[in-house]
Amino acid sequence: MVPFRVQRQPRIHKKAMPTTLKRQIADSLRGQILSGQWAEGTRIKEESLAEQFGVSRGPIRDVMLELSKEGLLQALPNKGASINALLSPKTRSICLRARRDLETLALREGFPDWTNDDLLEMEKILRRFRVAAEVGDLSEVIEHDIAFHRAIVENYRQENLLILWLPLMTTMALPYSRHQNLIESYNEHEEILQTLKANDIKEGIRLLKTHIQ
Amino acid sequence: MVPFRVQRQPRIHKKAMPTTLKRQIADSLRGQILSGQWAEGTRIKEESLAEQFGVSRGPIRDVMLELSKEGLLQALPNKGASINALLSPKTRSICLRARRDLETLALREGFPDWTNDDLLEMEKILRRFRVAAEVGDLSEVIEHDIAFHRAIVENYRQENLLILWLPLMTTMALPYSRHQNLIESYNEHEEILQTLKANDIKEGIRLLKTHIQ
DNA sequence: AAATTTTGGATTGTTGACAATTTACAAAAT
DNA sequence: ATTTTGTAAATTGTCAACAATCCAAAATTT
Repeated sequence: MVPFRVQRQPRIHKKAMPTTLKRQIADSLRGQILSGQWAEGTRIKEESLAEQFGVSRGPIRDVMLELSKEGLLQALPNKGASINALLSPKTRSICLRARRDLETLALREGFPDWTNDDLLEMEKILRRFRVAAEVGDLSEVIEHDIAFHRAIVENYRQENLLILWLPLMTTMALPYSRHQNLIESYNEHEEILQTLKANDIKEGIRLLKTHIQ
Repeated sequence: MVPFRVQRQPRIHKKAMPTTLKRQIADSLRGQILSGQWAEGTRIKEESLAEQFGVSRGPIRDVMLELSKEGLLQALPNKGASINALLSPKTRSICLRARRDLETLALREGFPDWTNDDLLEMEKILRRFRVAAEVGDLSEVIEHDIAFHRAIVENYRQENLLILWLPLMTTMALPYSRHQNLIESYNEHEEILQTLKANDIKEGIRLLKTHIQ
């Protein structure tokens, strides 16, 4: 059911290792859950996940605890974890505003310090985004959608907003219903990045703001 | 430096096990951090924590990941975790509003379904709160302050707001020392509960709202 | 001397084995 | 028929050993 396997890094270069084993697994599983591949209440077993990803239970425990803290899974002691329920519209709108405020803050305060590498990284994310959108892979699209916004939050290096932002982002399950077309979603992200590359910060922030809702 | 040791449960009774090993360690460590016993940036090593709590590194990893997701620790891959920095005023105000909105939502929607036990539990928390405030035990006051608001959030049983709320609360509780007068803080909580017990929901929500800022 | 590479110790990441707990099902008792 | 009790299987919790990685100081090169 989950054909994904993590790629273990070769130990030659020590520099090119931005993606941890845990991070790969977490991102993939998060994409699967958010794309609705697992029904609400489905019990998630450590052993089977470990098998599917080709690792032992250790890293899987870390990932599951992580996703629990993001609100995607509900974990009970000695009873394992299951897929969590979606949020009510009221809660969702509270979270949406907080998320929008955090992201625009991160972009406004952080963008002046972005390096060229940061922009290149964003482009890389968008390239993968486009491929996934063209192929129609919903779970991959979600994964790269999150990666895009996550980069904005992480590139603001003054403080660690990620902790606060990630649960808000992930529990905002499936804003994708309004995107009949994944390409449309890709285009919105592409437009934001292009505007930023042209150094029009104000317009970039405006686009981001209207994009998040 | 940490004289605390977890109590392993005897395996006789299977019912009386509300506190997990992990939970004990997490609560203790959280209290230490929030009461300012560790300076910002202090590196936390798995091995030494494991020794201090008398367990192996396994459960300690879980706890540290948990506190990282609450925003108390900052974890970097292969580099361990350290005590996290405080939030900037701008970020703080975003979080404060989100926290206020979530809590008032939980109270408004949840209070009609509160049981008598729920009220008794709140009273119990406030009794301990008062003792800690009178004695001047900051770390205990913080713990019960969190417990009070946490109960409001958890008593709203329609959805799981805790995941979203906890990071907002804990990162906000850090600059607690500003409350020179712990008694004053206790009194505010007491007033809220009394109003609720008199079934004046509207006023209770108003008091809660003004309390959170 | 300055810059680069190597090396070793400290720390985190991963694994498989074992312990403890829950769960489901069957047997027994009320 | 319902409840209780007692297993066995499935699953999570804990542990200790080993692997991979990071960091700083020593060694080498320029």
